[in-house]
Amino acid sequence: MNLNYSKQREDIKNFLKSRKNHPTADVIYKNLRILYPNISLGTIYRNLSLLLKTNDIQKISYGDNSEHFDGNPNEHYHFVCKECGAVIDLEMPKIDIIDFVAKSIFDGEIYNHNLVFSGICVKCLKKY
Amino acid sequence: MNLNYSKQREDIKNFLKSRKNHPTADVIYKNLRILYPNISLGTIYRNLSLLLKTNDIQKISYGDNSEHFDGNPNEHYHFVCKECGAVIDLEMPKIDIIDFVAKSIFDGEIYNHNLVFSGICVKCLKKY
DNA sequence: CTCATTGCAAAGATTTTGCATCACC
DNA sequence: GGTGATGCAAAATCTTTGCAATGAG
Repeated sequence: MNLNYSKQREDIKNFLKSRKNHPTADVIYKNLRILYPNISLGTIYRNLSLLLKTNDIQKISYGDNSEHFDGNPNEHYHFVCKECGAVIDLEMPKIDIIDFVAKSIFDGEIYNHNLVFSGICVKCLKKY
Repeated sequence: MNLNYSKQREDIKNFLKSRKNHPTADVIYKNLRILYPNISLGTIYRNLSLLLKTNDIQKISYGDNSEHFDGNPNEHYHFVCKECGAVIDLEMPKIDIIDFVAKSIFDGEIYNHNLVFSGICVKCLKKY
């Protein structure tokens, strides 16, 4: 893969890293248009795809028919609020025993795991 | 929610329960057309949405831009093969310690978790 | 009879792609 | 100069929805 420098790609990456949540391509697009009034969705999608290949970002599915992107390339767990849909990065260490248990019952090779918790976030709890 | 009996809905549910993998709406549609040559995608989507609400099925995202449906409504873990994309149900018990750890570092309420492993499945391992 | 469900078609939403032009090295 | 990246627009996918007709209770 031969990559040239691209200011747009750099700013897409920086935008994602500056956010604590995980925007969709369209949200990234709307925000990048402030910097680049003529940037196109094609450019957003093409660069997101490249940044995924270079492991600069991650893709996450919430089950809402669009993909979300996470500027933090390191493994970490997520929490999804059933009430407001918010997705929050969890600051907890990886639980190694999980892969260990899976390896003991599965014949294939296990590299890692993706863990998403669901429940009610603090903000929504306070509404009651 | 007032539901009338519908043969189509019953057969969509049975089709999902008969499969070990997790078809997309389109795959379900193509298969149901054998039984109902005039069934429409709208009917598939509307019924999948109802079956989700009644907890007869689950929705799973693989990150491939379309939703997959699982005829097994019980909590269970999944494995996704990085090589061939296959998704396999894992027959392992729920690891309770996972929610326990998360609860200790998170202020909101945690109901449950969704766990997806990735790696290489047995079939792909044998190719080498 | 009443209201849920269906098929059909159109519309919405999300993502990919072809192409001429521009930017990087 | 060569090829990678961009903007634009069109196309391809996936999902939802309005509506008249049909089916279940």
